[in-house]
Amino acid sequence: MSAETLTKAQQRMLKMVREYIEENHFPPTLSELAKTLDVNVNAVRDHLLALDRKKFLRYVPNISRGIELMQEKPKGIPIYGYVPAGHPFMSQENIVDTFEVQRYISASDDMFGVYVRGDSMKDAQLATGDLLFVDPKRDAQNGVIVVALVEGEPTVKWFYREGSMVRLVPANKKYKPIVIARHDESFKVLGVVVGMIRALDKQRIDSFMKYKKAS
Amino acid sequence: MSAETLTKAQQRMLKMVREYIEENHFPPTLSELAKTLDVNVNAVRDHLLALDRKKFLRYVPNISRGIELMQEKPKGIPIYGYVPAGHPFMSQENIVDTFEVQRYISASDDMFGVYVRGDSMKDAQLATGDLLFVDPKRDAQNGVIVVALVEGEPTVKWFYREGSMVRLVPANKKYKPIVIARHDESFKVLGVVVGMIRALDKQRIDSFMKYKKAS
DNA sequence: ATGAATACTGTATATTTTTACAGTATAAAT
DNA sequence: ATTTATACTGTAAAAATATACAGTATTCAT
Repeated sequence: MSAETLTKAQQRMLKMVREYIEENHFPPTLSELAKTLDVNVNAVRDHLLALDRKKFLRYVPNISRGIELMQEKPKGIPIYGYVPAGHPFMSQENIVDTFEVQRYISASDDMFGVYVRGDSMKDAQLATGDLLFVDPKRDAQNGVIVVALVEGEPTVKWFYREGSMVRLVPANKKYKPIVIARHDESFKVLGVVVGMIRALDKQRIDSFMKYKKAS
Repeated sequence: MSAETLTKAQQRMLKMVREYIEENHFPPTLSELAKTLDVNVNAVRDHLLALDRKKFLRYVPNISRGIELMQEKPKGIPIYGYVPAGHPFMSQENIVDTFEVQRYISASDDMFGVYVRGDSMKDAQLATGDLLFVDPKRDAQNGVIVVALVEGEPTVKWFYREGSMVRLVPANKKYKPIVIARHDESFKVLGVVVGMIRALDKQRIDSFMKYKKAS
């Protein structure tokens, strides 16, 4: 018997526990559960022991309210890779990955975001409205995109180190590269751009446009 | 007296409670706290009552482990908008938003992701390796980008409805639009692309550049 | 058909946990 | 100078909680 199956009564019990914690933010006592489910305390106890054994929660004996829900695995968004024609597209087997936001977002504690404005990075496919994730702790290697502060002005550019100088290159021939001394006081790399997210539905785009006009 | 000041002893108590919950995932009893802090239960009680009054936690009398921490605001990634020159860039006041992933990702329960491959959507700035978020529940309006199944083949295109027909337009003049009957059995819209995320670490950028040159 | 797990009831009892009452001492506030 | 809040101690009692033991009835796989 795989440890994953719960009986009806156990499911009901688990549900009860969840609801209690949801409402009170601390776990219930056996007797409270017994009362709401209108069964004997020992019935409750049996179920909690079973649920603990099956790893749906942790039941600590001898301790009042010694119940801890196992946190459900963070449900990632399934990611389907491209598959050869003829195969059913969206099926378990085609999930090549799941997207757990943490993996992208929580890399560094002081990660921050900046919106892109203007077309200076258009050849790097960064457009107005894109949200960039910037990691201030990451070391800037040649060729990465950085957010830098040049004379008080924040700017997004490709980063190249050339000896004691730094070249900040826009991804648009319309604009000229900035070359500046690495230790110039008016220059500071705020962080390396490690990711980008872009809203693509109509509503989001519209609301962004409004924001743009206002600013 | 503003309700925000805590005495030394109260701070210590709050810290203890936090640590206990961090470790056990359920709240402590008064006596447990008293024991670890080596004070009398009633000292603990006094502090809990004070902490409740000052809204640092909720203390429910007559209930074992009736302690609930007030949850701190979810710490999102701060997003800095572009600011006029001269202003300090990264300061509290410049945070125009915070990124709470849920707002982007959890819109619909059965949201899924697909990786982009190829250059058929390059004028919509979608490149190989981009991860698209697709909402199968969202209604496809004209002009949105959809993931559709055409004769068993998944494809990413602009969506336009033209009477009883549907026009799927690639964002690249190299490729031709697909026009198909709305109710054609070999055609199905899997969902609307509502967002996109792209990793921008060095590897990605390099492979993007290589791909760009090749195309 | 039969042992094992499930799903309970009921009555006690042990233990844990909270509260109540009565103080003492110190620091801050009016 | 005197109240008021803080920060405790100590003992005892009340209550809330968990467990133990002894059953019964039902389901379920072998």
